[in-house]
Amino acid sequence: MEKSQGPGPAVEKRRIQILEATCTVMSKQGIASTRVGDVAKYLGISTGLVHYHFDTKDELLAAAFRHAAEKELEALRLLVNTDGTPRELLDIVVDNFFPASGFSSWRLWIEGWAVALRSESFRRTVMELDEAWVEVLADTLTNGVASGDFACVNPRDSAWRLACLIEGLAIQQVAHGGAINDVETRRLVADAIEAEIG
Amino acid sequence: MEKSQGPGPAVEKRRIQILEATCTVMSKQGIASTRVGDVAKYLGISTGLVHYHFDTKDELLAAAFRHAAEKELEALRLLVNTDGTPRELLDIVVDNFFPASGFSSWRLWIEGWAVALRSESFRRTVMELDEAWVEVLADTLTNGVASGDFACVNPRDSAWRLACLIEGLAIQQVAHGGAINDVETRRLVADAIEAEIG
DNA sequence: TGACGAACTGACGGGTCAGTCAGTCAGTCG
DNA sequence: CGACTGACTGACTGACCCGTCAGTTCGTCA
Repeated sequence: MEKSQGPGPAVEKRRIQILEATCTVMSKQGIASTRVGDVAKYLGISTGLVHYHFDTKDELLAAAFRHAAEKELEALRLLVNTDGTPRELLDIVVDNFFPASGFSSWRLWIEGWAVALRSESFRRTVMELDEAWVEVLADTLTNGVASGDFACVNPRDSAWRLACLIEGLAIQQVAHGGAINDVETRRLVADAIEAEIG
Repeated sequence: MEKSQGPGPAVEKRRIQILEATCTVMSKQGIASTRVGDVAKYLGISTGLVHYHFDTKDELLAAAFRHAAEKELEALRLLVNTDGTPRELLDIVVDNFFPASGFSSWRLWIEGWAVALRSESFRRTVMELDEAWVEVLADTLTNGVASGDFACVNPRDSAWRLACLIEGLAIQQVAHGGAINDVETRRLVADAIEAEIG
């Protein structure tokens, strides 16, 4: 099935297949409760095959998490890379952040932060991707300031504040299961945006 | 050592001793990696004794988490329950929230949110305590508005926004290990406070 | 004093799970 | 065709760890 010189496209395909299966299982069961056997069973393959492609379970989980996060980030960048007023683009970015638009992905992130406390590879991934997100938001604000639509004193500060606010609200909504409801969340964020862009 | 009629103060003492030991171990190793044996070894007692006081490991972890959180909340309430201008009290509350003043307790909270996604007892604890925290902040703001020191349109909204902002920043600082530094965090929060209290 | 029960021990059963390994199978190349 | 190799299997192992339980200690009460 394969030339003797190095891994080919078939291997890469299988790797990605395993990564996406791992993401699915992680979302359903949680990162900590994801077993190698669960991923194998989900795909109808042996646990040996999973270990054939990924040396350790930690490596598999970290790679799967990064895979999922990068796909999401790429989707966000595509969304933003369209024409529209700064205000429209800002709304797109913020909407994309929202719990409602990715409930299960917030669950993954919340667990990811916790795992990052103990795992170096998770820490790096979470940090890079989180910063990339804020970057997108900061660029949107900066463009709006340049065009005169927004009046942020410091777009980068505003981006961090908005991103952190949304993260905190997501925790309230997802982990607490409704300490604050969706309508309330949107109002809180909307008011904060108005305050930031003046 | 004990009257035959029901549990006495000695039992309660031991329970609390085990709870605090569990908190220590959880802070050091993480909630997920805390073993009953670790807690027992930390106290120099048998694992059987731990199970004598707590039926299951989950019950132990949930009780220990609640114990730690309630102690922190109580300390905060004591701090706030002093004389001072609304502004001074607000600074006390916000300072108490800060990563720097409780680095390890933020680690516990971050893990707590993740566990809360799967555990009903953690969910309840985390929700109650988180709300109690915001309550303290909201009361502080409300008092400031009543006395004319603050000009919040809606103190409760402001409290939620500030609390969530700080939570998000804490994640950046604690889980990422310095994507944003302490000085930056304080500036971001200080600006947000000014915006909220006018 | 002797009975009793609460507090406590330490060994053990039983289940789980990551990672290993010998071996199978199907393409490919010489 | 026959040797070779990469992909894959599935049984197995060794470690880990929760919860149990029979038994011990000791203070208290009748």
